[in-house]
Amino acid sequence: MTLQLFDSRSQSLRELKPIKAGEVGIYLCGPTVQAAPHLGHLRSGLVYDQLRRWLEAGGLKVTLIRNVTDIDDKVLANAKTENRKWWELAFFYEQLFSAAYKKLDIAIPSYEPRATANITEMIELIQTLIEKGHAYQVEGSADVYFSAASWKDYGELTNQKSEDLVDDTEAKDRGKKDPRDFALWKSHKDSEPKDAAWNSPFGLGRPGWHIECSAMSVRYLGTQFDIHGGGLDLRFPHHENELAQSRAAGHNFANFWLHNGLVNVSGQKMSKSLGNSILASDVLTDSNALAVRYYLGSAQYRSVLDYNEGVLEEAEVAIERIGTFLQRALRRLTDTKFLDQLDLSKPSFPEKFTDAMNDDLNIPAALAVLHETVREGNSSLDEELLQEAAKAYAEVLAMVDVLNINPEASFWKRSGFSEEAMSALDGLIQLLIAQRNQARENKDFETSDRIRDQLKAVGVVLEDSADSTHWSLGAS
RNA sequence: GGUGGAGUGGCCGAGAGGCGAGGCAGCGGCCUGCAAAGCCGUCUACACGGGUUCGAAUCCCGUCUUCACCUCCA
Repeated sequence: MTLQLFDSRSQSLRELKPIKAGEVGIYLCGPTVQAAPHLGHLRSGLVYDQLRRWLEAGGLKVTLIRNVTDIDDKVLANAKTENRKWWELAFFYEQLFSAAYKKLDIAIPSYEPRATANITEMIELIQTLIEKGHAYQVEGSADVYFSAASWKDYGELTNQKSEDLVDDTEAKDRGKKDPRDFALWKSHKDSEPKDAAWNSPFGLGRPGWHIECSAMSVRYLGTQFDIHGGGLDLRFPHHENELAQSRAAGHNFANFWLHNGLVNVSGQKMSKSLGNSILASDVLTDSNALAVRYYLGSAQYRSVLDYNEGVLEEAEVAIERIGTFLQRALRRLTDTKFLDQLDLSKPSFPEKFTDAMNDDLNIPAALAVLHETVREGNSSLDEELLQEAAKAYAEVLAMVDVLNINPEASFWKRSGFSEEAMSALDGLIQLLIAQRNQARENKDFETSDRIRDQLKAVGVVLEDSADSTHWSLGAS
């Protein structure tokens, strides 16, 4: 089975057939860097990271472009409120986004174009639209609007009919011919900073919101590319407008439109007015970043994900279970032929896992396969069926690696200690383990339990197996 | 009002006409000196009312509730 993705435009599952064999171009609507990132932004970034990793696992070369909207109404408004330069504010928040993405080990995009670095391309696109009769400049102003009426397919992405749209009451005042028309170029206002305006054939001003994505996607991916992604809230009007203006300019544009579901908090949408936004800085610490990644990926990408108390703790337990198996399997299999026989250079995915991933990236179903494999692997280890255990080990490794939730991967370990320090610590603990096992042999369980309790008090957990004891750092 | 969704066990969350996803929590058991981990078992649900069908959580009709977008939003 090949990858099927739900295309929002046709509202159906379609097989992804790359335009150019072996390559996939993805344009993702990135954040407007006007405030700190929240869980919803992280989910959006993560969803396309998961898609990218799965495509790459399938041997495809992925070009992922995620833009940064660094000039818009909100950026200017917030800069005014915070009494900062707008470009300083935008850059500051851009760094926060990058840091949050990095904590979740979301791979950096192939390129991250900023809107302000693509003004020339936007102006050219607007000129094309004016020439083709799909845009008009308001008399006595630098304002340029896209003429929705001039594009008969307007509304095709979201199935909107013009008469059903809530009327924009200010449309007339702003010189719009039709309430559906939207700004391509906004004339400079005296109340706005001078350095937030660019010269153009239409006059001094700045770009409208939608035009940037149309211009940048073409610049980096061409006039036709495979996938356009973004949050569900962007479907209308942003993506509808993007599609209309790009098609009107003569571009084929995206083959697939993907929209990820939003993150709610206790059943409600996050919003500033409700004050219920879960910021990345609220939940994302060094020690639980993996749990956040697991949690955000635990619902199918199109579903609403509801954030509640305790969900991250659950995720941590689930990950620990996987990590415990990987450690246990590696301990048992090391120095056996079964481990040597494995070819870990090539991922070996169970068929059901591949099917789930190919079914519109059904990661919850894929995680079910992962957990089943862990259970089977543990059973095999219990019964000393090492051939089977080795197979499960390889499969689990492949699955957690492609999802990038391998708790044993160096990125997520973050012990913060050097190898020398860990080696010294291991030496010390081995001495205590030896003392304790001596006591156990002597049936002096008072002493053996005291040693275990003392170690636990300082955060070292001991676990006995049939013929050995091993230690790990854990919550005391 | 228009558009697109959703209602699944204590919680999270897949599935989408018959073969009980999975995780977390709980309970019982195995293992263990005891723990821990692990395994086995158990609890086992599809908003409501009709209908179609041999059979419906899944299809159809109706009802209720709920979310998102239509204004900036991932």
